[in-house]
Amino acid sequence: MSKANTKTKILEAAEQLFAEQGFNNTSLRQITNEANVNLASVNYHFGSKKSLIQAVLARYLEIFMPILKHELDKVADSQISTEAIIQAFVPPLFELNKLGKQSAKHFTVMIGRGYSETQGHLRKFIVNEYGDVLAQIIELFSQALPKLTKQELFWRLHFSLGSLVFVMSSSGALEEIAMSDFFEQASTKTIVQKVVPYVAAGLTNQQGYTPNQFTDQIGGSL
Amino acid sequence: MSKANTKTKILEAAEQLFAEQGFNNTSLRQITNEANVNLASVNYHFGSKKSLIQAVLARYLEIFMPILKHELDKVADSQISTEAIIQAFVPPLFELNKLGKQSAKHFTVMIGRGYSETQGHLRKFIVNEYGDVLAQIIELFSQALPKLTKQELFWRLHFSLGSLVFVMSSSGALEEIAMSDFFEQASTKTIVQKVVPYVAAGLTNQQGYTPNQFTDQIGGSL
DNA sequence: GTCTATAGTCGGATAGAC
DNA sequence: GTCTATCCGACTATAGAC
Repeated sequence: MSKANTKTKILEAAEQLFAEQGFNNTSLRQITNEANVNLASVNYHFGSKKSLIQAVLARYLEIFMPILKHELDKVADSQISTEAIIQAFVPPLFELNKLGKQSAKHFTVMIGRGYSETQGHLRKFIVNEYGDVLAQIIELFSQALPKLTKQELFWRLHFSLGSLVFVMSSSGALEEIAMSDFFEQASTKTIVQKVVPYVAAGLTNQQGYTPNQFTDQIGGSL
Repeated sequence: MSKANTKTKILEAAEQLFAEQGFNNTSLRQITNEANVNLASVNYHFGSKKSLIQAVLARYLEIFMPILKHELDKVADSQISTEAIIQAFVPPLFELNKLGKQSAKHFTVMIGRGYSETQGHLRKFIVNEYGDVLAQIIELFSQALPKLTKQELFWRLHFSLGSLVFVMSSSGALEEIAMSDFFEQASTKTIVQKVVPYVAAGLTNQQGYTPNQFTDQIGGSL
């Protein structure tokens, strides 16, 4: 942390604070204090806070995406299954932890925050840079789940992303709720291990095939 | 909106902005501009921004919780099933829409934000006021899913909450992604209808019963 | 109860010395 | 590349007239 150069120190401090507090709620002053660098150095190295946000995420995407693509290609070349596609996300995610102890968690949380904060500029950045991989993900899931409409798949994939992102984002709060009572160290590994079968079940669920027909199903039986 | 008194106008404007932008990222100036009231009136009526946040949520909890409790009691008196418990959340949620067109969505999003923002003071407020109902929820799910350990249930319930909260929070972004291409008006009703079978599948999933045994499952088969 | 005015703090960004 | 000093805008909160 202290031996790295200024630019890296800023990136590392920003990553942690962005993940824990959000982009808007983290000040450049907090970041530079944590990184033990001068306030003005952020604008010198990155130009603006907005550019810093993109740089923090880009640092992880450059590692995550190529490995994900490689894993997805492997899936495409063998028997395509929902479970196999989900598992393809695990190696690239944990590869990030080589950069920092909690980088996989921070990355996940930042992806989630990209949906609700930053007025979409982070999302557009990702789509521009890695749109091909995103398209491949959709294509593979479509093949694994041929009965699902595009709409239904769209919703379920975002439910799945939400499951992971919410728990990662709230790990501090969840730790307080669970207390020492039962809380087997909410490591990223534990969470991922728990969420994989959960989302697999939701994605492959045979129920809910009533596209555009939302009348009285709510309140009735499933 | 305009005929209401100052206090209500503030609550309504605050609700919308808190849900859309988060608590920390919404200023009293934005709220009072939107509500067409004077800046100082917030502190006159609520004392502080923190108290305003609690007041906004309390307004919905006072409606939501009694109805939820009533629905849960009905479930407890009949055949307890996971599906029935999940459905118990639907009537109280939609009851909120009598206060405002998007109140159900706003309420859901604010509950989610309570986990990651506000340093837990919102969560503690809810636990203090409605801890009995929360305990009843856990108890009913435990009975409906007797094979799940407390830990496993804990994770799955939060995955489920995350699915709903994330999609509700990101509905603006999701609308942009889906475009006119396919996007059947992301009404709260649509989302709830989609998420109920999704979380039911995840909660009742028979796989993943390997508590405290996270060795090589990741990367292996499901 | 509602207003204006302002105190006091913190934010992002930059100029200019070194 | 790194620092100090500072601009300027936005924020919460409050004092005090009406």
